[in-house]
Amino acid sequence: MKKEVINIYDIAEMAKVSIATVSRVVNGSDKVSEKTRKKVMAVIEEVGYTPNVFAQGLGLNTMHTIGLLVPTISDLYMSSAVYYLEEKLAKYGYDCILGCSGFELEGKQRQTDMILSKHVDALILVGSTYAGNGERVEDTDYIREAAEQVPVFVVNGNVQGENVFVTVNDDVKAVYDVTVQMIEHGHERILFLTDSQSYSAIKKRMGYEKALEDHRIPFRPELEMHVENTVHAVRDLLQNCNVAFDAVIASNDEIAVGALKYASKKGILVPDEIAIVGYNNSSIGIACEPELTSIDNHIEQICHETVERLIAVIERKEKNLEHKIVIPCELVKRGTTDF
Amino acid sequence: MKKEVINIYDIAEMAKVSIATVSRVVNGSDKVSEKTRKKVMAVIEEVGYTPNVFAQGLGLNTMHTIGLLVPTISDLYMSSAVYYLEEKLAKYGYDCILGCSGFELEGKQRQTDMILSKHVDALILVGSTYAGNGERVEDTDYIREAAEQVPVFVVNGNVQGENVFVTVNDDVKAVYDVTVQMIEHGHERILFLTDSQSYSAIKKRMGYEKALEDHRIPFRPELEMHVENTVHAVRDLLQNCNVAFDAVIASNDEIAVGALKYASKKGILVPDEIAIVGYNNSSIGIACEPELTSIDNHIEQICHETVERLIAVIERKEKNLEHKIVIPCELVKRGTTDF
DNA sequence: TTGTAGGCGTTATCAT
DNA sequence: ATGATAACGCCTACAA
Repeated sequence: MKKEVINIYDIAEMAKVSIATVSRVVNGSDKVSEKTRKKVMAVIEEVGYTPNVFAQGLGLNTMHTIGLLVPTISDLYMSSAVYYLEEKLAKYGYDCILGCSGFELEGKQRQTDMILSKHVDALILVGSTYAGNGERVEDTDYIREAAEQVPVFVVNGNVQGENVFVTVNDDVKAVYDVTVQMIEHGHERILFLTDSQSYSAIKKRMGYEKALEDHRIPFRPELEMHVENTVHAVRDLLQNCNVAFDAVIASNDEIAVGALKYASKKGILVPDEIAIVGYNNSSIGIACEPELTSIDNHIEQICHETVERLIAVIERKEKNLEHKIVIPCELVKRGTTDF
Repeated sequence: MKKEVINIYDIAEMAKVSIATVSRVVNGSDKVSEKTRKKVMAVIEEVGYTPNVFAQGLGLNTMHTIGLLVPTISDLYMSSAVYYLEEKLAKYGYDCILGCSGFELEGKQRQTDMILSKHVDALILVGSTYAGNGERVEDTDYIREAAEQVPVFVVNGNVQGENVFVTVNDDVKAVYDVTVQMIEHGHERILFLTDSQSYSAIKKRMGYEKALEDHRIPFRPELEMHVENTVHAVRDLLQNCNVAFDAVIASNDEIAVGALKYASKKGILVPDEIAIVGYNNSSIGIACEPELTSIDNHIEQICHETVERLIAVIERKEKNLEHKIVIPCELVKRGTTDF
């Protein structure tokens, strides 16, 4: 009866060398004679040997695996982030273990523990939900605890802490700039729609309010609305709330499309009577009519920076890495704006 | 200086028992006296000990991990499938290692090997791309090879093989039924748009052709078009190809929205002059106007069945499991059809 | 350049 | 019910 899995001892025996030599060959040590290397490699190729990752992990305490945590993967922004992260990590030979935590603290903590228990080499948190809402700092304590074990990287969220590194968008500037453009094109009653109190939502609001202030447009609290993150919910809410506005800035494209639906249902012309700007430049903005002007957050670039920094930390042991990197956004103009 | 990580020996020493006893407590063996259990548990809680998964894996050759392979996660269908799979697997205590393989054979093989090398307990392949196109059976050989090591589950694709289990939609019937409805509502020149030659695309085409045949509608090859999977590409293609049609069935919602854009650009009324049906019932169908009638493939149910069967196989070692399960689709009617 | 032996942290099989 | 000890497969000083 054939042995099921072959190990380093089998190779050593077949190649008539010691396991140490086999190990050296496998790990590319230079202290092996070319002749021996060839001999061992031949055997390895022949029987198709691959080292047992558990045994490797036990000694080295790593499995070349990165933990990826998202609130939900069923979201265009998250899934494209994961797409880029996985792609770039794979290039460096790292695999991903994925966890979906939901938006509640308990799930975040539980999934973080789960991933850490797998002894990942690093942890990447995707989304500004992991930054908390800025009010209760202790809500991000679990991140700093995790960072005591492995470096933690946050995509699009700001978290202070030793061994935690963040890459964020310049959301303040992006919204500031687009608000200014709206103002300069004669819009005065600009609706600001957001679905959360996340770090990124807060920054967007700051940009909005700053632009109004700088242009001496009176700030009207009723124009800052908190909405549910679905197209129809936004449409219906606008229909029932009776606030007048001549422009909309939404914290994501779903919400913006909701506003667009409202306009089309009311027979309001877009962009002539109302200008609409979304966020994330996701594929949903291509489906509507007119197509959505949206702020692109350069997610691929964010992921690129994140992975590069991650590799720098865990592979090159670089110290003194910047805690925070800021990536600019870009306004992608389509049919819902006239500027 | 404090020891960094504590192990079973530390617990044993602190609780004044042997490591065997600690192991029994941790694994919930019933051959431990209540008194000892309490004593050991107290120590474990106090110092926050968790077993080293690598050491466990070394002995048991498993880490309670499932491999998830998708062509790309940046796609509404795949990401929602992964969402449901992860959620349901987590309930059973299994974690996911994710791989994005692309649509080419080489990437699929490479990522499969990568995941297998991690000693996952099972492998789930998401998407009909893994079923090949039916012409070259050897293109799915790597799946059968993988199935020699762990059970393989295919979501929405049919692959024959020992130890491989599939859960698919009844795409033939779904498209057949909707085609019949179109015919009964007076449509005769029904455009069939697909972006691939995957297993699922082939089944959809079968349903389409069968319905035509059963209703003695002449089959026109120019009405079966192969398109690129983007909204604008479809719109432009239809604009330039000069084929007349009065209805559209698309193999996904992006393509359907492309057809809708074409109609709106040409001033063709939907659904009065052209009826349009998409596939997958994804969120993009809500963004367009009128909203898209689409075939819902009940992806959550597919994922549910997949996970249940997976658990049955790897945990209850059930033999004689059905190789293939078929889940019906459902037509979700919205504004692009008048039936 | 090569081989020997100890350690990584569990689980499981024996005794006791 | 409990404890001693041998796997599990690899890496790596250290020795030769």
